This record gives sequence, structure tokens and C-alpha cells, in this order.
Amino acid sequence: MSLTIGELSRQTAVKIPTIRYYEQIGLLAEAIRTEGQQRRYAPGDVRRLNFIRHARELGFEIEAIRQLLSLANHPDRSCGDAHAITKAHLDEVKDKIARLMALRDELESMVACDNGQVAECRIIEVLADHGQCLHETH
Amino acid sequence: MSLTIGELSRQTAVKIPTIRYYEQIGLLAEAIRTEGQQRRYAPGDVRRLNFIRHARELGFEIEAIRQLLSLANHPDRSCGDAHAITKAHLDEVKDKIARLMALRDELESMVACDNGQVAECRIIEVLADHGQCLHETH
DNA sequence: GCTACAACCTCTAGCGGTTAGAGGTTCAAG
DNA sequence: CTTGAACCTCTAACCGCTAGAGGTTGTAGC
Repeated sequence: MSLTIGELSRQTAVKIPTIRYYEQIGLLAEAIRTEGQQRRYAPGDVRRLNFIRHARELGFEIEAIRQLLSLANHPDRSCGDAHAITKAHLDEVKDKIARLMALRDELESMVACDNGQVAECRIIEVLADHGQCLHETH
Repeated sequence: MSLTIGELSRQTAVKIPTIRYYEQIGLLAEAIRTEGQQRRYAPGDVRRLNFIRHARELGFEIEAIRQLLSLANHPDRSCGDAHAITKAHLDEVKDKIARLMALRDELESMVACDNGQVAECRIIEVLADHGQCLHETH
């Protein structure tokens, strides 16, 4: 029923030192220990860690994840607070999407370079002179 | 004709410690120095640093930029390498967009919470569905 | 029970890519 | 020739990990 840190690591694709790091910074609760001080985990920890990993992959900062997690287990908190926190994260995500889409278009036009010589390569040109950008970054 | 590090910084929007860091890691050539050991830059350095800054803004890693710079300095070579580097980066960006859009949809449905009673708050519900047993740390 | 050994433990130190500060020196305008 | 903004080096911090050294524990097979 209970998992070792290695099993938790395999089930979540989060490396062992990272799990210990998350515990250290308080993102994961301190694990239960055996007599010999080895960590043991419950299935709930797998889900929680998967949530963290997914959020990290999406570029959320640790502090943001801390907020998202606390949202989930603070049913006593007023709905308005939860709403505000979630909305702020949503706005961040929307902004990130917009910026990434601009970047995608820019990279796509750069990739249109058809393997000629560097002298005519659009990638090198665009990087050398950002006035050629499709969109202003920032 | 020659620029101080401060002037180079203003012209490229790259902070002074960052310029010195780039020199330290060999991304920028060692600057020529005055008698009193202060760095002086030529207009060519402005172009090179703008190239670097722009590539960083586009999310290229330092090592990728190092490769792109060496390509840019050899206009006789095929741009296939630059193409490959850019293409790999583009794929990453596209993947990130897809993931963020999925998350945005999740968050959007959570935000549909209309400030009702806590027991019926959709935000708590949705978060609970996505990561059950999200125990609060501490 | 006992042994072998994979897996665990803590601790320190490093990574990339910057940024901030302390404490001292240089350059150029007035 | 004085002033002070801008420069210098050096160290250390930041985030979010990751690797290694050196020692201990848990468990499977005998």
C-alpha cells in the first residue's frame, strides 16, 4: 500500500532528489518515515506530485503551485478568494499562450528557409536584425 | 566610436552584469580595455549582442545561440544546422501551447464559479477532480 | 537468522542564467 | 585638479533542480 521514494519517482516521473527538494521547501508534506528513517508514501502523494509536475511543465512557478494546491484543500476559504486566485492564474496562462503563439509564428517563418547558404538564410537574418520580427516581443 | 559597457547596455537592453557574464562564458569575445582596465566596445559588438538578446527572448539556450553565432559568422556554410536548431525549438513551443490551452480551458471552467456557497464552488470541485487528496502541507 | 546488495539516507556543491552588493578605481566634465 | 558617475573585481544570492560522496536500511534468498 505504501510506496518508497523510488516507486513514487517512477510513477510520477519526478526524480528522487526533486521529491526530497519539494519536501524541503514545503511543497510536499513531510513523508512518513520507517524506523530506519526511509520515506514512505501513500497513493494520494502520487496524485499530488503528478499535479505539481504537470503545473511545472506548464511553466508555473513554485509559489503559484503552492497557491493552486492550497486552493484545493481549503474548502473553508471563501469562494471569492478562490475565484480571484484562479482568475489570476488564468490571465497568466492566457498571456503566456498569446506570447508563445507570436513566437511560434516567428519561428515558423524562420523555418521557411529552404536550406540554401547561410548568406541567404532567413533564420540568421531575423536573429541579426530583430526589426524583421513578425511581432514585437514585449 | 568606441562604446563603454554602459552605452552598450543601453543600446542593446542587456544589463551590464549580463554583458560581463556573456564575456566570461565566451559568448562575447573579450572586450578591448583602456589603460585603466575599462571595457570598450565597437559597433560590431552591438550587433552581436543584439543577436544574442533576440535569440534569448525567443527562448534559445546559450549553447544553441553559440551554434547560431558560429553559423552567422560563416556565410558560406549551409544553413541546415540553423534550420534544425530552430525547428527543434519550434516543436517545443507548439507542444507548450497545446498544453497551456488545455490548462486554460480547465481554469476557465473553474472560474465559472459564481460566488455561491463554498459547498457548491466549482473551483474546489474541479481541483479536487484533477488532483484528489491534495493534502495541505503544514 | 544471516548475508548480500539495491535502494535508501544526509550533506554539500554544482548547474544555467542571471542579478545584487561591497568596496575600490577610472574617466571626463567643469 | 577636483568631483562624482560610471566603471572595475569579487563574492554570493536567486530559482529549480541535479549529481556525487560516503554511510545506512530493507528485503530476498539461503
